[in-house]
Amino acid sequence: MQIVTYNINGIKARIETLLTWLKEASPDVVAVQEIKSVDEGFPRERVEELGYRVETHGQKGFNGVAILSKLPLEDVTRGLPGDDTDEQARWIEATVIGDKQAVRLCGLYLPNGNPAPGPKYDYKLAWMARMEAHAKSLLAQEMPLVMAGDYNIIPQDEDATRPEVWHKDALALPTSREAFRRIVNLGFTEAFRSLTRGGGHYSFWDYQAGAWQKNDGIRIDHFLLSPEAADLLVECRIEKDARAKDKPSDHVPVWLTLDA
DNA sequence: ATGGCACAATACTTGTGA
Repeated sequence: MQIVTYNINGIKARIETLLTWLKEASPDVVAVQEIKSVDEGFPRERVEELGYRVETHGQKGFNGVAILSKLPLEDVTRGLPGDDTDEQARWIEATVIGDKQAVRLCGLYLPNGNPAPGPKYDYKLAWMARMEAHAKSLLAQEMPLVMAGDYNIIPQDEDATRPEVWHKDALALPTSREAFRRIVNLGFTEAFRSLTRGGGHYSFWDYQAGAWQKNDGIRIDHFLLSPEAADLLVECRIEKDARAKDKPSDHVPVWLTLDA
């Protein structure tokens, strides 16, 4: 089973890019972030024509997540538990029925949190505390579990070309990294890092200031695997080339292959 | 101390992102 996480930065602006990529790459499942659309505004038929089921959790203008899948989906849920007043669409879950194994997939768009300190940073930390609590309950089910998405966390300095410019940023502050590690340390495996050491691996390059041309990037799109999912881990790779194509997102797809 | 860029909204500018 191939699962991709891909922050597309707006479905209206990215639909042709997404369709071209789906046709060529043909992943089994895609966790999509930043659709920036309500559910009714998502061009679902155009994706369904390529053989994908489409489950969205959108809102007007910002955020919004989705799961696209050629494999059957069951038990789809929307929203991160823990705060009924939270109106931001950043979490969707489904069970993917693989040929050998069912996998619980969480697609997430973790808050950016800038500027820090401030209310947006407080929201980020509160959201991560809710995610930690929810992750703990999901782990207790002792099944293959994948939490895929845009974490808006640069886990270590080696995950940025210029770590020094991020040190006071919500993506890299010690408090942010600690909150990320608290989740990982519940018993998850960070898929990419478990297979690939060292720096120079990025999933985001800003549109501004020639960041792509300078390879001025950061690695913020991640997969966390439960022990049962880590047992199935085959490969995790970053599709860097996508950033050089026509009308790209500022993020590239990150691929996970499981023996499931 | 901030620019640079891209996207969405009901807009001719502003908020948001990372």
